[in-house]
Amino acid sequence: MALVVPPGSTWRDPPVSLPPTTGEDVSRELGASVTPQPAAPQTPTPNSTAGSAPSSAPSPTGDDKNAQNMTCVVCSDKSSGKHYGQFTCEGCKSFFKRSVRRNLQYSCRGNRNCPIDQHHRNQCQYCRLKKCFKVGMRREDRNNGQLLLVGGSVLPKDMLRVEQGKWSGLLAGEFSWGAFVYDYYDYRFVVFSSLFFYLFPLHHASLSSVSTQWLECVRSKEEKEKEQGGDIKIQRREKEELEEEHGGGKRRNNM
DNA sequence: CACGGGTCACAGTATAGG
DNA sequence: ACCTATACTGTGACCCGT
Ligand SMILES: [Zn+2]
Ligand SMILES: [Zn+2]
Repeated sequence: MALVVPPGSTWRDPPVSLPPTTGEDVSRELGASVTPQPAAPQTPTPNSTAGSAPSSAPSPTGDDKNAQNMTCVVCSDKSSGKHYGQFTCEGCKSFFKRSVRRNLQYSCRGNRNCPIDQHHRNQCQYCRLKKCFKVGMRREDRNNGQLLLVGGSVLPKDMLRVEQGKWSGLLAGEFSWGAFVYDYYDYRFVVFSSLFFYLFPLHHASLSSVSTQWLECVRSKEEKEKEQGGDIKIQRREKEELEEEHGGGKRRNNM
């Protein structure tokens, strides 16, 4: 039973499959995000159904919690069990699987806040995948289960897939001193190495400039360290200090 | 049993040709 | 412009392996 889109309705841009390697040919001004800034601030909180999350259960009793477990947290359809960390239907499970494994990049024809429910879930792939991440779906990494540090917190490794030592994602910018900047849905990743990167939410319109300021501060610190023969990578403690200074490096738990 | 992954019929879009 | 045929692609129910 495939699509429930009314006939004649136009929707669904063809997804862009990202190349396995970074786009070295892309050199974009930092701050000029690949995707426009979303208007609605949203914070992905695992296991949180706040916001546009489905709300079929009226009250959080034990029975309702059981009912929630039978409801897809993405589209409110009947859940077939726990998939990628959350209770989802077979459709959302397959959709998430395809999207993550093929590293698909969608676009939204609306305002990035399309309703995602059982009858509208196929009308916007961007918002559907965004909601999958928002409700906490994540791809298991059964090979090594390795998590990457994100500003002191952790993130599933495949959130930004590391392939052949490089990052895949929409390359939004690059610093001459070696850091790459990627935009991936609502987040901006500043990647120093495959095991060392920072994560910024892109929710706020002013954040790109905040990030830029913050990065400039990091860069100047790094140059100082280079002059002093120190490690190229900044240390965790210094990083946290910088975050406090500038308030741009909000830390995230796994999404 | 739980859950990730593979399969494939089905339904959608895109395009070409009349 | 419209209609039809064909090719291609996304979806999701179902099944299997670990
Ligand atoms: Zn669903
Ligand atoms: Zn949308």
